[in-house]
Formats: sequence, C-alpha cells, structure tokens
Amino acid sequence: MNIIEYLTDIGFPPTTPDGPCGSLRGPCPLCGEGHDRLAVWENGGFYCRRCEVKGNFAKLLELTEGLSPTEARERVQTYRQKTVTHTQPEIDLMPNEILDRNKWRASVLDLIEETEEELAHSPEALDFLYQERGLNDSTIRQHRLGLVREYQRLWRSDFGLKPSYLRQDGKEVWKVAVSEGITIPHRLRPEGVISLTVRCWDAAYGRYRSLPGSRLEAMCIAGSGTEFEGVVAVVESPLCAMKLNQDTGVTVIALGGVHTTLGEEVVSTLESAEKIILIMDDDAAGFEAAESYQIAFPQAVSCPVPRGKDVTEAWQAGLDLKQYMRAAVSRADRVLSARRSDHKVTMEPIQSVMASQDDSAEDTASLIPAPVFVSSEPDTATLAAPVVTPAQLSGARGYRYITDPSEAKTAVLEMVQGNDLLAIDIETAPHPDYPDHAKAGLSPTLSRIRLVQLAGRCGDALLIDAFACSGELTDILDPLCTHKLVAHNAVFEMAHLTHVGMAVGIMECTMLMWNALKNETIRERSPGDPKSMALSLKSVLWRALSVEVSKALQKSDWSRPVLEPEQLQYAADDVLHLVRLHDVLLNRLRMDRSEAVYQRMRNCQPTIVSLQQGFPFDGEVHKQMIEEWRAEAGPLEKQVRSVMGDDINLNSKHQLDAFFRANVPAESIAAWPTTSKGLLSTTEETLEANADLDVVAPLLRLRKLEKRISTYGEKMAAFVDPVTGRLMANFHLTGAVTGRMSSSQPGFQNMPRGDFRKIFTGGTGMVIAADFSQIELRVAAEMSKDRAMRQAFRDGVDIHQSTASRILGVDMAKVDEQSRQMAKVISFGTLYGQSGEGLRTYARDFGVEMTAVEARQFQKRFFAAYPQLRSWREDIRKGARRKESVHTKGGRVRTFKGKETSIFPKSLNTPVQGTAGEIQLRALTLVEQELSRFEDARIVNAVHDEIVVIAREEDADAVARLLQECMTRAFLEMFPDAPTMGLVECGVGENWAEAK
DNA sequence: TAAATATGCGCC
DNA sequence: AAACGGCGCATTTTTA
Repeated sequence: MNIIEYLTDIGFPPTTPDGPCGSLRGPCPLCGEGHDRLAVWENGGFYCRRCEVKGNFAKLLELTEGLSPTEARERVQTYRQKTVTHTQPEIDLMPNEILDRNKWRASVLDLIEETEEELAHSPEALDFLYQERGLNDSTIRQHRLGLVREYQRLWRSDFGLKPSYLRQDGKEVWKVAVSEGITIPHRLRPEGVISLTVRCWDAAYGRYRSLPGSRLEAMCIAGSGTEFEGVVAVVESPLCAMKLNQDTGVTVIALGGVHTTLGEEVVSTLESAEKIILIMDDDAAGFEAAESYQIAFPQAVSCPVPRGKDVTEAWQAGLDLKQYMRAAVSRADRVLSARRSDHKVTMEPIQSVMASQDDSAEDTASLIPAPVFVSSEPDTATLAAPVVTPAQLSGARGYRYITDPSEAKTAVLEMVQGNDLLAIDIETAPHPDYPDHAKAGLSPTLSRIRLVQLAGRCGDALLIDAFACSGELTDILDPLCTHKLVAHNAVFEMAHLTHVGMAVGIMECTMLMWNALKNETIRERSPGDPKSMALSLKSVLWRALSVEVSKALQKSDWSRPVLEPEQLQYAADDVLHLVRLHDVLLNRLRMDRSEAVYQRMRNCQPTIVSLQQGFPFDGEVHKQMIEEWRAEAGPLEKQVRSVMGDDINLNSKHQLDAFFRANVPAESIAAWPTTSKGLLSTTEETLEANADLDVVAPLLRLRKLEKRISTYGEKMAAFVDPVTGRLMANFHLTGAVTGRMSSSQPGFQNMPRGDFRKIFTGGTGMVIAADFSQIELRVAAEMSKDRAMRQAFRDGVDIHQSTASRILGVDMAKVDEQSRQMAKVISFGTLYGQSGEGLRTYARDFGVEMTAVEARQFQKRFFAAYPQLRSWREDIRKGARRKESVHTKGGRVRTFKGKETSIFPKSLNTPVQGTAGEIQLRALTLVEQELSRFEDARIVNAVHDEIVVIAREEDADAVARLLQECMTRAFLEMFPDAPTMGLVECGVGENWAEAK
C-alpha cells in the first residue's frame, strides 16, 4: 500500500491526474474539504495548498493517525511490505493490454536483440549516439540500445497483447506501430524487461513512444566508482541519464514521461540516498517536478544544468559533466546543512559554485571516450572492384561494326588481350527452315547467330556480323572460350555458342546476380515500371546504374543482310554497360554476403544448357494417347450434355454455377463452398463431396481428359524440336522466389505421372531417374537440429511411419497404412503452418474424419514428438515478423512486401523448400560435371527433387551410381553431419515412366 | 480489343 | 485475423 491507497482507504481518494511526475490531486484529510487541494505523489510526498502542510507518507500518518514519528515510520514500512506482496502483480499485469506477460517479455527481448544488431550495422545511428548524445560503445552495449531502421507494424497478439482494441474513431486496431529510431529497453534483469521505448527519428510521432504493454517506470542506473557514493542524480530523459552516468559514475534516475511511476527500486534508491541532485529540464514542468521532489525527499536539492535545457544539451554546449556534478554536490551539501539548521539560504546559481571550486586539471581531461566504430562489415579492401573513372564513363562510346572475318579475328584478339573481363551479347534470327516454330530465333537449333557484340570496361563495342563471317565464326570467337565473360541471361549466349561447337566455359551473368541480390523472379514486373520485366537488362540497368536503354529494336528484323545503324547502336548499348554492371553488382553481392547464392546459380548454367537440349520424345505413342483421350472424351461429353444441356460451356464458371444452383437442394447449396467471387466452387474436391449427383462422376472424368487434351496434347507437341525430335522446354534458375527452378513452354515439372511419361524415352539409350527421398523433411530436421527426427533418419526408418508411431503412441510395427498417410499429411501441413481447420478438410480427402479440435490435438502431438522443430519454427516466425524476411541455409533472402498478407506459412516454407532447392542446384552442377565422362549421357529433366538423365544402356548402372553419389554429396555439402541412409532413390528404364 | 484477374488442375 | 508452400498453363471473365 502506498500513500494514494491509504488516502483512498480513509475516504480522501486522490484521483485527478496532475503534474509531470505522476502526482494526483484530491481532497485533504487535514482541512477536510475541497476536491483537489491536496497533491500527492506516488513516492509518498504530499502537499496541501490550503493548510500548507507538506511532507512524506510518515508525516501524513503522524498528522492523520496521531502517531509519533517513529511509529509512523514503522507503519510506512509495514505498508510497503504489503505493497510488495499485494500490489506487485497488479502493477505488473495490465489487464486491458496484456494477456500473456511472458510472451510479451520474450518477444520484446527478441526485438531488443534484433535492434541491437541493426544498430551495430548502422553508422548513421551510431553517429547520432556518439556525436549528439555523447554516448560511447560501452554505454550503448550496457543499456542494450538498438535501432529500428524502418517503421514496422507488428501483430499485437504476437506480443501477448489483447489481439485488438477499438480506437476512438471506431476502427479496430490489430497491430502495434514501432517507429523508426533508437530503442531503449528498461530493466532487463532480474525480472526481465518491463518496457521498450523508441526515441523516434520522426518528431511527428512524438519524441518517445513506448511499446504497448510497457510498464512505464523511472529508470535507475547504478553508480560506479566511489566519488559520488551516496549521491543520486535525477534527470528526465533516459539518454541524459546514460550520458551523466557514463561521464561521472553517479547513480542516476531517469524519470521519463508524465505517465511513469517511480517503482520500488527507484523509491528505495532515493530514500537511501544521502543527497539527491534534481536536474530537471529547464521548463515549467521541470520546475514543478523539482518542487514536488524536494517535498517528498528532504535530502533532494534542485540543481538544473547551467546552460541548455537538459544534461545532453549542456554537454553539447561544452559543459564538463564531472565538474558540474562536483559543484552540484558541494552546493547540495550547503543547502542541506542550511535546511537542517533551519536557516534560510539564498540559492546560489550553480555557475558561481563551479567557478569558486578548485578543480584539478587531470580530472577534466578526456572524460568522453573517443567513439569506436564496431562493425562486422567485410573489409572493403577485399571488395574493391575495378574502378571506373568518370571520364571513362562519360566518354562517348560507340561501336565498331565488322563484316570482314580476318579483321574480326584480329579485333577479338585485341579485345581479349585488353580486357580482363569482356561483356558479350548475341542477337539471333529465326532459322529460315523453321520461321514459324514457337521457339524460332530462341532455341539454338531453330536459330542462326546474327550478330555478336563484345565490350570491355571502356572503349567502343565490337560488333561482329555473324552472317558475313559465317563459316569462320567459331574460329573468330575461339579466344573467348578461355576468357572471362559476362552476359545478361548468359545461359542464352552459352547455349548458342555451345550449339555452334564452341567449348565455352561458365559465364558471369548479371541477371543471376540481380536475382541473388533482390530475389526477383523471371515473371515479376519491374517495380515502378510495370511494362518491363524485373529481370530484363533494361530494368536492371536502370535500377542498378541509372542507365536507360531502349528495347524498341529488340524485335526488329535481324534477318536482313545489312543491319541498320539504329540496330547496331541498340546492339552496342546492350553490352557497353555490362562490365560496369557486373562490377557494381558483384560488389553489392559481397556486401550483402550473397555471393554464394549467385555462384550456386552461375555454376548451374551448363546444366541448364544441357536440359534445354530436350528430352527424347516418342511422338507416335503421344499421338496414340491423344486418340485414346478423344475416344473416351467424346461419349462422355454426350452423356454430360444430355444432363446439363447441349449448349452449356463446361468450362464456364457461371454456367456451372447456374446449373448446380438449379439442380441441387437448397441445404446443399448453403453448405457448398464458394469462390472468392461468390460463385459455387467446382473443384474436384467439392464436386466429389456432392457425388450423389449422377452427372458429377462423368463430368470429373471429362475434365481430366480435357485437361490432358488441351495442355498435354498437340499444344505440347508443338514444342518438339523438328531437328532433333526432342521435346524442348525452358528452365529458369530464377523461376521461383524460394530459389527453386521453374520450367515452361512446356512446363517439364508438371508432366502427368504414370503411363503418360512413357513418351519420354532414352532415345537410343536408357532413362535413369533419381530422386531425393523426403528431402524437405530432412532439411527441416537438419535446420532445426531436431533430435528425434534426425534419429529417425539416421535409423533409416520410414519417417512417416515413425511419426505416426510417435503421434499415436503405438509401436512402429503396428502402424497401418492409413495412420502413415495421416502422419504424412500432418507433417507437411503442420510444418508449414496449416491450421487445425485446414488439416481437417485436408484429412477428409484421405478418408479420415476429424474435428478441427482433434486436428489441433494431432498437431500438438506432432510438435511434442519433435520439440526442437517446434522451437525452430517459432524462431523463424518471429524473425519473419520483425525483419519481414526469411532466409535459406544457402543465404537466399526472401523479403515480404508490406502489402503481403499472411506471411506466416510462407515464412515457414521458404527456408525448407529453398534450401532443398539449393541442394538440388548443387547436385545438378555436380552431375553435369561428372556426366561428361560418359558419351551420349545428358541431363534431360530436373523436377525439384528429381534428376532425370539419359545414357547408353551399358552405362546405365554406372550413371545411376553417379547420380546417387553426386546427390548425396550435394546434400552433405549443405549438412555435413546429416544421415544419408535412403537419401537417394534411383531407377532405370526404357522411358521415364519405367525409370521410377 | 488487349491486358489483367479468376478459377481449376497438372506436378513436387 | 488468419494461415500449408512453390510453380505453369488453359480457359473464362472482368477491366482498362
């Protein structure tokens, strides 16, 4: 109990907030009247403006209860003990704000660590603390100051706060705002953190903002050294307190804002102090606060800094804080002795006390340690990319167009000798035999090289007319094979040069560099310029170098025998900036520690070149298949139309919606899932749920066939290379935000399973298919270091069977197939953040009925079985929430844009899927290298965790071993301690279907 | 009329 | 409040 509660108890509750130190006003028990004449401070001080009585809690008890001074002091002690046991939880828990204080503390601690890290890497913010606040590194670390670099909005519930509250304007608020600025944690030990305050950069948010749920209490910084023992300084701002404590070693209390309370630690520090130096701000509020403190604490003496508003300003103006403290203490001594002898004293200004003091010179020297910049940034000396002078950049760079082969040969040699790194670009024209093929001009077999452009760091570009030099082109370009080259989308250049018989090595690629830096994919539009693609040379040049190039002529006629000057200048522009772009991006990659991400993709480029040479394809069998699909679909369509109407378009969502609404009972419609636009969903899943309708089964079958015909029929066959007869697809190293590859035209990664894959053959040889078994779960096990899951893999048991036995608590041997399926579903869903409801609906597809509550029970058991997996997941989730990004083991960073909703599942999935993708990339690189030992052997497909290779029949077994070995090696490079039993499964067959 | 969105489904 | 991820492709429907 404190003085306020006491007054309330005896019927004089002080309820009106007042003043800067948390004082309250209420009626006075001594003069008995009024409603606001008595001012009380939580620390125990009171003052009645009517009866002009003032003092502390004990004094009040003397007067109201008629106690002697000794009795009154004892009574205060007993009250205070009650305070400890009784009011502590009340203060600690803010029922309207915090539901779970432990959660709040844990999250705030995470936030503190995060912001500390941020501050350590922010020279500007450190500079602010060094230069403007005079703090040194040791102080910054001691108080665990941090930095919020960007304004953040975080879920309230993640802090254990009430998930939402109704703002005055009626809007429901779900998030807390964390402003940009310096974070100041308070009282980290032993009770844990009680508040986190941000000193905002943007004054529009006020100077200080506290995280909701903070218990705002004055901060106490314990003194060090002996000079000011027994002295306590009181200031307003925490940063002033830190500065004063740092420079003088005095114990300092920072009051904070008007809403702070003093807290036990502070009160006892003040009570036991011999002298209290009040250094309030030089304003009205500060003056009043000083008054009230002098009433509550007899040993307190007001002693504002002589210049400036507060300690920091005075220090900025040149005040030596140690000298000042000495003067203040000496002044306080005189004031206090005068008070004890009840003499009136005239307050001397602090300046004159300081002037009269005989200070020794050595004490004033170097009070402020020189700032030490601690940084984990890489040594810039090792990063130095070749420097380009402005003169070189601004100098006019044109082109030299060569049509004569021997002249070209000399020029290329000169280029190679004069440049350590050469930029290369190729323009192609459709091959005249196949002008209408979908990939004419793109695929090497369907194209002719029209122009080769080369450029160094400076000087003109070299344009070699490949038509004019045809026949000697490889000879001319031969010196490039052993030279370091850079291109944008270098796979294209590598593929075309390889196709004309050149043994080109791995090129540097600025497109892959940009992807490693920004994680933008091949499909994304350029931010700020929706017309261009994010990874296009135009977009990257603009964003990285502020260089603008036109792409208007990219699709001009490159087949004509004589190229126009405009075309030539366009072609030159494409290479002229490439070397500088490479240098700049490489530097940025190193600064971001993303070079490995880039290199992993770069080294995989030869694999892509191989992959894009196509998969041997049995066109005859394919045609038969299409016939069979049509044969089955025809009657089926008749049957469906006889029910649904001859004119119905079975692909139209509206017409299907209308049909079902008209033919299904109202109660079924009510329970029928809808799409986001309110139409009845007609997915396979929902239709099967209404399978009692006779038309459903044939409709679903028809849909399957239509899908086959439209996507996997003649349209797909159009991608067969007329020269080689192989089916050619595109592969993209930058196809997915997670770092997985993607494939298109046609998508090789979504070919229907089963007999369909018989059309993919080994040509004259065999097909060997190898896949990583349970790669994502293995990755999750390794990244989380979950003991139980790793052990299961080490034992080589079936992971889903093992999980089932753990979840259901039965022996491994007794796990039936259904339980195993369940475990599988629970594992993947739960791992990636599936809800209980989501699991319930998903499980229904597997014929397992459960309620959402039961589903959550399963998820709980899953986490109980794999506890480290659970905490690892939590860490990711928290990190994703704060930084709005997650990263893979290989270093790829995925950032969630502000507008993105529901990042939770993505943030859990990305590290796992992405790391698995990185292992696959490395495996593909190794396989491509090793496969060169075998004649006619080539990688023909790569499906996320599967690698498909063709090889001669006599080599098949050796190639299978090779695959096994390379894939295992790739996995171990990422996770050296990981168990590899059963990691790679491999099959051989005449075609892809049989190789499984 | 062309581009963007919506829906469903093929794969891992 | 709300939640399993990543893709590509065909077709319909809406929007600019």
